[in-house]
Amino acid sequence: MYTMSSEPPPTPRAAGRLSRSGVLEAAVALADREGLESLSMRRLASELGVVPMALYKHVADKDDLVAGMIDQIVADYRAPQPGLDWRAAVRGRIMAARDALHEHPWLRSALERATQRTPAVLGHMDAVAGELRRGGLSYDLVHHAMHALGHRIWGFSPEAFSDGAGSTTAPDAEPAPVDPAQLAAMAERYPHVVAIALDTAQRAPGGACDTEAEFAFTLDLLLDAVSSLHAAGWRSR
Amino acid sequence: MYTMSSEPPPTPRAAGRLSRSGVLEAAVALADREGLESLSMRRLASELGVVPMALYKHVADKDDLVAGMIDQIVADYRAPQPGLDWRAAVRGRIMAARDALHEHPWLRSALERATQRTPAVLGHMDAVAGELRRGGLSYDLVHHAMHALGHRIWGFSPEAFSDGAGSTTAPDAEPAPVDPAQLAAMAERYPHVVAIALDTAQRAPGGACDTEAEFAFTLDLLLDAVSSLHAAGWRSR
DNA sequence: ACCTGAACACCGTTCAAGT
DNA sequence: ACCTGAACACCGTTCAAGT
Repeated sequence: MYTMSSEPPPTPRAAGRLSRSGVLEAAVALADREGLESLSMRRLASELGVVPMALYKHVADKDDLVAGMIDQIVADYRAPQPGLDWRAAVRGRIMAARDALHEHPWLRSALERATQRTPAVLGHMDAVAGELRRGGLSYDLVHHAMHALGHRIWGFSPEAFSDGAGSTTAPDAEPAPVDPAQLAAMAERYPHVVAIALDTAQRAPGGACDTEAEFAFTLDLLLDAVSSLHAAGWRSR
Repeated sequence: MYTMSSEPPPTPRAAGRLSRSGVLEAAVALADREGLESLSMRRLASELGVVPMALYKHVADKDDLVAGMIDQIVADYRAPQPGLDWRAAVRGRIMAARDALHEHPWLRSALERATQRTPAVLGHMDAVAGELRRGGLSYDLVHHAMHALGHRIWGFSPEAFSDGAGSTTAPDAEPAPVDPAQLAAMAERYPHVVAIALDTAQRAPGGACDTEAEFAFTLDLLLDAVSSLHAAGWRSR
């Protein structure tokens, strides 16, 4: 028996070394296979043939693990073809997000639970805002449109982020004394996100996004739209 | 010290007997005070001065506890004044849901995690559908409007329910061989919800709600609306 | 009918130690 | 630098028993 070593090792990746991306990949695979409820640090560790605490060298804690998983997937959202007009491009990006949600059924819950916006998440927001901007919309309207599209941008509700979909302040919820160097770095990577924030700050001296007003804006937009369809004798198909 | 019994008992409700509503009330109070993460069966039990297993006489399990908490609160959504037109009435109901979300910050997560639609939740849906119907909209359009309003109806995304906001099949996800008596009971309590389901079933012989089409409907509705605002030179305030 | 006690099979994470 | 072992302070829930 002992000499019949033809059977492969029972899955734990033979190689000795863990890495952050290896851990994230295994976590995504586990969640895809068995759902987010089954993803525990202990379970993931045993899957990797390693003691639970070994993971903590590559991941700060469980929240960081889940943030990493989200980031990996959002970074892979496919971009629309270059030639498209702004509407088609926005539509394409939103559909790409929705596709990811279908591929990874745990993603919605993960996004809903997430407390920080990772770079890829900010990048996706920035890309959508950029397409709208390309359509000639003012940053003010882009901001409102981001709120209205809301969960469509993710395929789910982004209000999980404490300050709303179109809000663009840094991950920290506080007004936050802005470090100019940090702001410059943000503006470099997420120009539209920052532009919206500046536009909002300029418009309302408080600077904060008025989430109540945004909610009402979208609600009335939808009620108007539905009303018009009704008046026009809309029917499906 | 011992005789100085002027201090009140250290909170555990003095009275001997637990009840379902007492348990739910304490759970809501605990979640209001310390958040949903702090709500555990063990913690709640100790708050009530009782052993954890005592709760299981009044609540099937933790999911049932949370469903009960939701149901209690949704049942208390205030109804709009009777005189209002349909738009104002819909608006009022949606704002009432949003108010509850502000009052109970844990409610959004609870709703997102919930797997079953409780009577009060169905009642709220039915009431919103009823207001739209009162506006003269076809059930087909009411159905689409419910999807479009989506998370606005709750103040959050209802896609947590596996089959979408406007979907109206019974809590079980399966096509489910319909028990006529059960359907009649449903139709009695939730006439509009049932009417939408029948309308949908009639329109698409499969009977199931096409969530992809509903998603696209809302997305295009919003893109159209934003587009029009832009063309009309919209600005905020 | 309602509550208890002890137990089972789990969690995330800290801390001190090994190599 | 990276992984381990043992421990801490928790979970939800079953099962058999008490009153």
